[in-house]
Amino acid sequence: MTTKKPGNPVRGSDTGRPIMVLMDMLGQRWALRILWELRESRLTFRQLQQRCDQISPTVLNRRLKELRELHLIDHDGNGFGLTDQGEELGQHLLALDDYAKRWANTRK
Amino acid sequence: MTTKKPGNPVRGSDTGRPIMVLMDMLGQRWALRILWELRESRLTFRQLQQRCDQISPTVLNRRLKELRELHLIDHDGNGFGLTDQGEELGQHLLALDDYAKRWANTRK
DNA sequence: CGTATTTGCTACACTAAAAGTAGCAACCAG
DNA sequence: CTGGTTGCTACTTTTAGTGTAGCAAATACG
Repeated sequence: MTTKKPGNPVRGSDTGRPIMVLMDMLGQRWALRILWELRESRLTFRQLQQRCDQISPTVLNRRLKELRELHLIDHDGNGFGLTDQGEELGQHLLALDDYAKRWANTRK
Repeated sequence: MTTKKPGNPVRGSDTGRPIMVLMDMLGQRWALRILWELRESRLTFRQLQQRCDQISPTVLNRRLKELRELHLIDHDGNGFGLTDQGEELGQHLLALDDYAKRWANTRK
């Protein structure tokens, strides 16, 4: 398998455009959620599992690996956490949270 | 199946928090891409299919249905397009595109 | 030291989701 | 009527994700 990183082709787009790589990554189940849960603090594998509704370890491990390859998260003695770049992406998720609230309100 | 909308529980979160509903939707394959492709102009079913790397009609149809239920896209004589709310989400995707470019650059 | 717990992770059998191909009914243009 | 386009559905095959069990390594404690 080709390593997943900006510049390489991804599912549904062989241009390697960064946005395509990113959408490819985020379009996989639990990817967004994992980043979301890591915004506030570092978490261990099992803590993450709990927060993500007991996601199966198989997928969690795969997602963590992929997200690490993309340098969006890293791992140290305190568990998993966002890199600087992941943090920045987290800000976008926060903006998305704002949007989502308004979105939900306009359609009650 | 429970209709997918803010306020109702989703995969991995029974709180119905709007961000969870949104992440649940966007975390499905092709959802982000479809919104992305509809940013510029309305497209027919088959045009969308072409732009999304020949996505299978089965999934395209399902995604379109889901996105319509969430009022992010709609359908008229000119095909499928973003609603006002979808447009707003599209702006966030545009911001994400900016981010992605910088992200890719810092790791060449 | 021994042993108990927690760490990240893997194996495996199972189910759900997506892919790929074909084709249909409704609509319109010529 | 014919030929093309529309959105969509019915299949079968392949891929992705689930659920459960458990392992080796590291840490904590007596």
